[in-house]
Amino acid sequence: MPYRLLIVEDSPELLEAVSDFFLEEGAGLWEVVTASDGNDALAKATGGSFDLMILDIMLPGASGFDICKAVRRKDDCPVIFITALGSENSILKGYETGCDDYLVKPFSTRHLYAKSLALLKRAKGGQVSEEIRCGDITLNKKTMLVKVKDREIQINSREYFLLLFLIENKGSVLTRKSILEHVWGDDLDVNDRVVDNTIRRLRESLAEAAGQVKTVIGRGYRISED
Amino acid sequence: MPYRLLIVEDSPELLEAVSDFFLEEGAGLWEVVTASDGNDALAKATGGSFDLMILDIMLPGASGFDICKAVRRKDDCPVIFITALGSENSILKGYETGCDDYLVKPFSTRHLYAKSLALLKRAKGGQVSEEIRCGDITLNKKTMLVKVKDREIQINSREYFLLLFLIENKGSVLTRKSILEHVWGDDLDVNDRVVDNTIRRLRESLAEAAGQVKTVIGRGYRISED
DNA sequence: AACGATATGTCGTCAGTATGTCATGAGATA
DNA sequence: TATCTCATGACATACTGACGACATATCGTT
Repeated sequence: MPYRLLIVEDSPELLEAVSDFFLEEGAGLWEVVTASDGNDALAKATGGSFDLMILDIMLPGASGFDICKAVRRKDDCPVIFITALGSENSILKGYETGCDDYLVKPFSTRHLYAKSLALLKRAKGGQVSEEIRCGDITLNKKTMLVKVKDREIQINSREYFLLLFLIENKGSVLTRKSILEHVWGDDLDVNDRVVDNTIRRLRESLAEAAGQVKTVIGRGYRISED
Repeated sequence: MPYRLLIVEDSPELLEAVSDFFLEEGAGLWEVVTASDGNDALAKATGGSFDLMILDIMLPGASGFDICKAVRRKDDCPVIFITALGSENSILKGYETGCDDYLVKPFSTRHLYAKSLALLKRAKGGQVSEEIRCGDITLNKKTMLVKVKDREIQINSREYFLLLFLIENKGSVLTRKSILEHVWGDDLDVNDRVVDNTIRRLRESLAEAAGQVKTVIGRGYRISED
């Protein structure tokens, strides 16, 4: 049940960059539909039901405003406008049509992503499931379930929070000290070796994906995509 | 996902020097946008979304304060002011407008860089990845990973901290004594020759980039850009 | 409360790796 | 040439992390 996202933008590079970012970062959270001209966008927007739309204003064919208005007649899917150099007028017009947020080019894709997530969360009443993926491992922060290659696996609490910490910092080497601080918190009257052992048990639980948890001798552990 | 940085400064030499320093030192960490007059800066500052701004106060067109005020209406990106006149008045005015730090000319570029990183780290909640580059070698202090020509290399703990010490003092010749003190710390009951040996092993690990680790006969070692 | 099941921390051992030491020789320096 | 400095290879040892086995702690069920 990924969220359906429509991105409308006439610059192919930007369209691809944004689309890729959502697919990469969201890892299964989004189903992305794209359009690069107004008429195509209008057809898709009124045809399918989307959870979020990102619309460029200046488009060949219908404008972003037209698309927004057409959609608003049907339902109230959240809309983010993208606009080239910030004339306040067109932004105001955007708010009249009922957009929920806007960004002025050039913008940071990460920023756009953050806004999208926030908007979606508000629209769904905080019910957005946030899945994080790392290679074959998928961790769902909301349901607290972990999958390896789409097969759900059994994992206990300590292992879960350790895995979460690893994945949230994927790529980075995490020292035992920082792992203890973040995963064990105040219960700091524990032996360093618990980390080793929990890592070991985590690897057992992860089965085929065990290899993704790398040991960096003398420094700590890290998780990688393969 | 580099951090977007806007630098506004009307002296072309200084503008280039600062911009270059960030690009060199940061190695992919920054995406730098520059402007040399107030109006251009105002357009860019309000147009794009930046993670950090460095603003000169005295500018043709709008002043640094104007730019800061305009930005603060939209979001709260951290701002560092550069000012020629060290008069307390204009500095105070800077803080009223809501700048996060300031520097009085002439200043050291390295100093500015350090302030920028600190500010960015605070704004992002400590999530800034710090990459340091030296020639073909890239060392990431956060992930503790080392790359040679964008290829990740295997490196052990002692070699890692030795390389870090070399790179943080790139250009300088480091004596065995100072290397021992910084990399080995308290374990000072070791032979001087461990340094030689660790340097040797480091060179092996660095492969093609081995040549960047220079021997300075009679004095010690240093790392260079080529 | 009593019981069992599971989760979690601790310990000892072992193998692999990292690291320190030494001997030797090449090259620089005087 | 004599001497000093560093590079290199070989070796010894210390260290680190993996693993198995065990001890508690926690939790749910009866």
